[in-house]
Amino acid sequence: MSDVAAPLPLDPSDSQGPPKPLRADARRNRERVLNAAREIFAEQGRDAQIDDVARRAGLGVGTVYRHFPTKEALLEALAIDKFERLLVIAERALDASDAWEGLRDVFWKTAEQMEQDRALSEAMAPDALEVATAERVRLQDAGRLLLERAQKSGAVRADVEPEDLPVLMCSIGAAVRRSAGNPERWHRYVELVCDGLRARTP
Amino acid sequence: MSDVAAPLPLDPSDSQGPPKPLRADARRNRERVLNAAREIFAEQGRDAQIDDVARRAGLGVGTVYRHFPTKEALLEALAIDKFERLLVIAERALDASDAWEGLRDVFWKTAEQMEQDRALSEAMAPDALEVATAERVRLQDAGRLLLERAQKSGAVRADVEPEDLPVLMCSIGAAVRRSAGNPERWHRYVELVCDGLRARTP
Amino acid sequence: MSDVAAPLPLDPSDSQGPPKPLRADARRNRERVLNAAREIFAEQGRDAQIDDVARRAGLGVGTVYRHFPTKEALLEALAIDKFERLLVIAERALDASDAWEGLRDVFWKTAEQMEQDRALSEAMAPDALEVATAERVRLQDAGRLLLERAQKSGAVRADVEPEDLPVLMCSIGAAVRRSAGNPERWHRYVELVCDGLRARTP
Amino acid sequence: MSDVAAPLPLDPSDSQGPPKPLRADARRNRERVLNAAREIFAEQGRDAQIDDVARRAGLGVGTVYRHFPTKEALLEALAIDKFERLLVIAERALDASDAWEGLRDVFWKTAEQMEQDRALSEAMAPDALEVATAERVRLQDAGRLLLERAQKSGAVRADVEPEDLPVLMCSIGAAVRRSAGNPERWHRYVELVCDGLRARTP
DNA sequence: CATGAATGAGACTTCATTCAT
DNA sequence: TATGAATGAAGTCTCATTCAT
Repeated sequence: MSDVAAPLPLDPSDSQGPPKPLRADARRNRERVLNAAREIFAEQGRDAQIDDVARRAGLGVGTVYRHFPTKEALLEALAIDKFERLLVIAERALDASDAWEGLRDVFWKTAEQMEQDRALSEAMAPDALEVATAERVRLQDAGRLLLERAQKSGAVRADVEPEDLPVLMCSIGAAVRRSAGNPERWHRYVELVCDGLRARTP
Repeated sequence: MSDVAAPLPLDPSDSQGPPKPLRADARRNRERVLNAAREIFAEQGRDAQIDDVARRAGLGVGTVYRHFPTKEALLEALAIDKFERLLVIAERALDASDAWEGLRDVFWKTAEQMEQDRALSEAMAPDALEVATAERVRLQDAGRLLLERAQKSGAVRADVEPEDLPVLMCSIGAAVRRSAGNPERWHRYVELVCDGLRARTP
Repeated sequence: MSDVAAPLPLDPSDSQGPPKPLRADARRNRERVLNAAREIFAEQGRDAQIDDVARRAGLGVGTVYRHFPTKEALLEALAIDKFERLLVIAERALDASDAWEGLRDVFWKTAEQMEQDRALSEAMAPDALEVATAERVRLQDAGRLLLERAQKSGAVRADVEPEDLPVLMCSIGAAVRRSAGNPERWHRYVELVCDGLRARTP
Repeated sequence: MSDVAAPLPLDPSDSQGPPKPLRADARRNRERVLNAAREIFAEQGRDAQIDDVARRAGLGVGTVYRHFPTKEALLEALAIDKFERLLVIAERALDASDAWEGLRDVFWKTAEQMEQDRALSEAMAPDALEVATAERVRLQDAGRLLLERAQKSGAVRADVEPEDLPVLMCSIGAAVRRSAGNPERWHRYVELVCDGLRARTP
């Protein structure tokens, strides 16, 4: 009856400050919610209901809200999660010996990743820009490095800018989604983009 | 930046081909609703309310519902309208003397068109596939012709299929939206796609 | 633009003052509306829409409203119409030579009449008491006479009062409706009521 | 006028047999909703609003909808409840030593019951046939038994069929409602029906 | 006078969020 | 702490009635 409304300290995805370690069962519940949310939003789009997420997770709504104070927050957590995966892809590519191979790899693996959570991306797409900022910045940084190297090596045309990369990624995402069911489609598309990026040799 | 894609002024005389000869004022109202809807959905996304559309149109909700029995139906009408504009672009391109120029033109003008109703497209995106079927089929047909000609003329690589065009269009749409505010971004993107499409000369 | 809202003088069912004679086409329209209303309310119950009535009548809603200023009013007109038919039955029965035969006849014919517009009665039932007052009074009067005669002739038990007749009529109506499809049911019921009414001979 | 039909006090413990073990407070709320609905529908007829029911129950609309997903469902629950009370009457009558007394009792007590929720019945009447099927079947069964016994004992005319009972019940209901305010009316009516049912002794 | 498009209060229902158990 | 019942603002849609054409 006293400080009940004090901010619940449970959300480890909070981008400011060090995430507090969760008790084992709390972490398990958080994961369950996230998985259920992924499924449900993928199946029903962004208008899916929190109740359904809770049911799928085998938990009460209250528990979902304990971990994610808002539907928005849950969706954002999913987005962060997704960008973290992309980040892994991009940062690994920095280790590639050949700069162009690294960049090329990012496109392919990102596309593959996007095919995984196609439906989910669709559900989150419109908000994409105002969300998961931290992860997006890091992704941007990795991209800049990859691009600069590839350009220095002469493999990529010089007029492309780092800020073009998110544009490319988004367009790949769109292509993957629109290819629904026909991977050859987006395969061709990614090839085409890669070709387009290669430096023109006059 | 040419005036190629000057916003079509929503010609109120061609929304309906044969269906019903609407009374003059009814037609005017229908157009008002459509315009208001475009604005509102662009501003607030797909979750905008019909009441707002009505208010913006200066009409009662009832009138909106008389013309579009469902929110869905209104959104679909908007989609049809959009695809009709793309259709005009594509069909005009069929008249081009040079096949590749025709196809290239379609990409550019479509992108310009998409920049017009960027926000609106975002609002409609997820449903795009189950909607405006008739228009989409005609668009597909025009696309097929353009592509075949361009391939025969040797300007476009042979492995591209007609079904790749929608994928390309969608990806261009995504690129345009993601470029928000920076046209050079998607300009570069469209160039890149065009380059990628040109036949490789070994 | 001036006295447009002056009371329209069209409604001949207005119980006060002499009904103004209608122009031929106006009368025809009124009749059409009434017939359509009978059908529609019978089919869909009291919640049917005026638009449907208008459509069925082959007229615009405006015309319906010209004749019946209110949905209520239309329903009442139907009720009046129904009670007028019952009235005819009762008044004819006054001519019967045998008092009991007359009364008996009223029960049977009323039941038959009710079977006709079973669905319609159902739609109007709940309001029955506050409507068609004039007709109901006349019906009551005829009933009183019939009953008194029959009682004087010794055919009907003395404790029945004139006010019991509407109760009997309503119960017959309910029986008829509940017999839906099985006339023998309500036949038996009417017989039972008649038997119950005969004077007990100890 | 005896105390035979003292209003059953809406026993909150027997509304649901096996379906779901409701939490104590949930059950209490369900009962509150049902009571409020009874009142409101009785007062305002079937077109009463759910919001009013909720307000009367001192609960939010959402709670009403949690218990009854539809206005229809709420009305049906009320109907079931009503038939359950009639069922109790009929099944108790099966214990009567004298068959005719048992049947007679059913008519009287049913009428008394109907006087209780006169207004409510009026509100539900039209739908009565497609609703509360299970309860109506059991009622029918009890009725059949009562009738057969009474016929075997020679107290009731042989040509009456079990299926006539619902017809009789409905007609009694109509009579009770139409007697509004004058119990002697429907008393006389029930007597008359009972008399009509007695076997004719030639 | 007839027509049917327009109106908008108000109905039903949903669902994110809170809170008692 | 977890649960799920309760809440009620808000959204979609209907339909009796009005009024410009």
